[in-house]
Amino acid sequence: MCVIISLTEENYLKAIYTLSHLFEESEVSTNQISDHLNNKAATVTDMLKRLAEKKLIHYIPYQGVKLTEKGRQTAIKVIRKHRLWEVFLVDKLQFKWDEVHEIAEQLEHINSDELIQRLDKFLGKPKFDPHGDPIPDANGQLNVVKAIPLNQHKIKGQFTFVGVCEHSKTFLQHLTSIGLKIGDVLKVEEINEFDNSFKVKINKNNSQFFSNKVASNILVEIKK
Amino acid sequence: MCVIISLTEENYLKAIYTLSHLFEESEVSTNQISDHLNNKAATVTDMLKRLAEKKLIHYIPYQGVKLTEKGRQTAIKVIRKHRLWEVFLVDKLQFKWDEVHEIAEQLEHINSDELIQRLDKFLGKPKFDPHGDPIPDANGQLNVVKAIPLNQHKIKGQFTFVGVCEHSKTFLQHLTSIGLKIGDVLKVEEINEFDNSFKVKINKNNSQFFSNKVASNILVEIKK
DNA sequence: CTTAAAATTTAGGCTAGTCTAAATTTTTGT
DNA sequence: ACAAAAATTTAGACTAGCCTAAATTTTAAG
Ligand SMILES: [Mn+2]
Ligand SMILES: [Mn+2]
Ligand SMILES: [Mn+2]
Ligand SMILES: [Mn+2]
Repeated sequence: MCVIISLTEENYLKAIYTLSHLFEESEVSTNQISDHLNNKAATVTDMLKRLAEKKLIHYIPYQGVKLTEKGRQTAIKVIRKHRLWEVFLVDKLQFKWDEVHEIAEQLEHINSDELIQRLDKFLGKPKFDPHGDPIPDANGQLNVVKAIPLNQHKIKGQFTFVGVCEHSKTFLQHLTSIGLKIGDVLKVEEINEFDNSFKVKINKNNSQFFSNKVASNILVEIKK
Repeated sequence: MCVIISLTEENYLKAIYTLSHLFEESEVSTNQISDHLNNKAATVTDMLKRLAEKKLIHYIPYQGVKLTEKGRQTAIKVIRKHRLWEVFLVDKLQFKWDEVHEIAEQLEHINSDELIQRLDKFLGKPKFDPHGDPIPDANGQLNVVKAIPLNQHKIKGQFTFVGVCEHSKTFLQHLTSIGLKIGDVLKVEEINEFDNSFKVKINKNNSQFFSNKVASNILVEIKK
């Protein structure tokens, strides 16, 4: 009934979940997992056999894997814990948004349903983590946000900054240094044909230039 | 310089620290550790060799072990984390004092100095955990509490309940069921020669009988 | 359709942490 | 002081997770 899932196995399941959504394909390949986790492909194959044994993934040799319902539930729960802990670290302990990921990578493996339920309540049942990523609910339901990178909007106008694609420390610090936070209003004033850079006003401040690389990692919704 | 210490190694160091204080002897034996951790003695011997290799313990085969300064610092830090997390679980998440130990056993291995420093501040730099155990400070200093079990006081009079010897769920639940909490005032009204049981008034309530077994696990200070 | 390249799996090996059984050392009782 | 008992260590084995090198399968290119 209640198979024990190790910390390592949880990380593989999370990787498979993340990759399948990243590439919008149901099947994830051995090499994709190997790249993502910085393990060798042979190591991944070993683990895939174990996960299949435990009925956490569907695995056809050479054809890639996808999560079973049980595997998906496990992955979602780890992601829920990760994001709730990130909210805790930022909202309660005043960490900056670029400092919390590594600590949450550890905390996400703490095993106690009661703990998560109480933490969720303590934090006010948040719907999003500090990076704008949606937090799955206790039943494993995840509100898919259909926000689009700023650079894919080819029109001038007003947008709300709701999340990031890139989660690296340097990128998050860069956004902080230009004074950009989740929820800010972005007014696109110019789009440069030449290098696809954007001239943007943040809230009511002075305008700045966003390179296409920056614009491609900023998720926005059209302002209502 | 900075040797990595595994979760398992941390648990051995904590066990050695705890046992050496429990029996008030500097040397801890292989069998004591083996009993405490529910591992076989041969397993313990293996680990002792590894800990000695890493200069975390002084180990003389057949003669027992004691912590080096580095080993002691590591153990104290784990205990500090354990007790701070217990305070968090009780004070912030409203867990009961008999529910937190297992979760803290996991949380104590989360590795981030910044996290502990901020958690400590968030909790108001508490000096004691929910069971009355002192919390080591950030420099590894531990205020040794010289509280004595109630049954060792052979006199009637007033005492303050400051901690427990026994930490089991059942014992803690028993204390809760008789309405006893840390900080309560205990007025010993009778000591029965026959079975060494105690007639005690908690705060200003009705008197109750404490068996000697209960009295031996309740740490008290003489009321000032 | 055939073959070279890429992806994946298999084979064999390593470490940490556990075990059982056997050997060794220390302690204890007379 | 010495034998029996208790404590401890050694020897050998196992699993989870990792690796490299070699074999196999799939994919892509001509
Ligand atoms: Mn994160
Ligand atoms: Mn996040
Ligand atoms: Mn505890
Ligand atoms: Mn405690």
